[in-house]
Amino acid sequence: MKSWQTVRAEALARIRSGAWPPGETIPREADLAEEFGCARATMNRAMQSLADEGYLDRRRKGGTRVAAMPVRKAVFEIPVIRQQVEQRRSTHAYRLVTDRLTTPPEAVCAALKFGSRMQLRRVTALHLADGKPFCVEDRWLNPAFAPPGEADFAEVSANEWLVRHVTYSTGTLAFYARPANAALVRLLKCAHGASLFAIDRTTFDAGTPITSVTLTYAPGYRMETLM
Amino acid sequence: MKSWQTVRAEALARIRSGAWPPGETIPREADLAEEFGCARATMNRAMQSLADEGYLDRRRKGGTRVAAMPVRKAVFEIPVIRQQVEQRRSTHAYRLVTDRLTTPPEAVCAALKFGSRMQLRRVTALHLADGKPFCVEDRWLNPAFAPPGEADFAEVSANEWLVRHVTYSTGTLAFYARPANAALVRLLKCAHGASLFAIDRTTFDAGTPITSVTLTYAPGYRMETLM
DNA sequence: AAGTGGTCTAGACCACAAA
DNA sequence: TTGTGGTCTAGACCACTTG
Repeated sequence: MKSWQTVRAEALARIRSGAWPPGETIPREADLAEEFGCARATMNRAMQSLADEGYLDRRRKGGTRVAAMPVRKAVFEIPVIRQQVEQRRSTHAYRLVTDRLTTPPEAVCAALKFGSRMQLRRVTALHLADGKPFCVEDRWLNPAFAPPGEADFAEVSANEWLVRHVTYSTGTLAFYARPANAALVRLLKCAHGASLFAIDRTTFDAGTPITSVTLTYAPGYRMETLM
Repeated sequence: MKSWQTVRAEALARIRSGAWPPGETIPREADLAEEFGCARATMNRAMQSLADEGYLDRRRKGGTRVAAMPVRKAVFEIPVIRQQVEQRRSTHAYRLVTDRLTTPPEAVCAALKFGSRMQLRRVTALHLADGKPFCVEDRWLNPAFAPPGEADFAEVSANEWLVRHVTYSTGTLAFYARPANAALVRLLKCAHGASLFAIDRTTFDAGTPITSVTLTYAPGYRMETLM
């Protein structure tokens, strides 16, 4: 009895070796199942896995073909910053910088799809690894989700508090480079204009805006993954 | 008859709503299948999908529990640069800058796990969107995979040629920020020291090094995705 | 030892898109 | 209309892990 992962591996080997060249239509599931010696359901699972990862294009009636221009997908894990630091075997520390209700700039309203310019809770904080600045967290927060009374960010970062209390939201994510401004120079102790890696994340809960955050990392930070 | 995606959606709703709180063990598959009115195989497929995305932790005998500190995963598509430009409804153009055999610096040898410092093919090129600099491609290439005779990068970029001819390799990927050096200033027509978003990618074919490339994007570039 | 998820199978029907 | 992938089902057995 062959596992679908075995079948998948064999099929992938055919693709990589060129036995099934890019663009070519491969036999139907039923035939392949017979050839590989498994049930069609097993074959289906294997091929679907390859299709999910961009190796194959499948269409009902049209059959299955090897992707000609495969769109490679990279998966990044977006962890809690404390865990991220601890994974590097460093000691995490955290310092709250500001926490107050403020009227947000238009860009933030647009990201959160806030029509009215209601006041939002602005939280800025610094994360440190082994005592050195690691990341600046600059956040706008819908106070309905984290009332100042309930959520105190003096000890636990907003980053971590939200992961624990407002889990499983949806949203957008962007990676980019930005120069260090005065505030970042002060917190990260880097040169003015230094190239910094940054992440913008905006999250919603069933259409209701929760938070918009910019994480700016100290110079030299790299976000890495395997393909 | 319920589809596994319907079941998945219902289960996800329970997680998001807090009906199944973080850290809590949920009923066994067989019971859930009965409750949801589907076969266990269908239930399994739905739950497995949620586990793959980090919503659930599943263990044989241990049961299934809602992840307490979910590791959110972001999926980025790494397209061919030409397609990336054309998706933005811009016109793509390409200019080869250099293409010659050179002894690579140690950092490149290390990335490619080349013990001997054999000569590699170095290809640098500029991609343009609507005539404006979009991205600089700086590549070290194992000549065994792309002999100068076979692979001519005057018209088709190495980026695209490799996707077509050396498909389906594995490797590493990193995103980071870097300041513009003299070469980048000249090609991207940006200010010296400007913050630029960059991608390092190193690929192997069954352990054999193929290529190591740095893509550096013009100022303002953002790599975006949904969560 | 026992209970849970992981998977396989065979057969069936459905949904979609190409002919 | 027809052929392909997409999915469901019921039952079975296996593999891992916990007690």
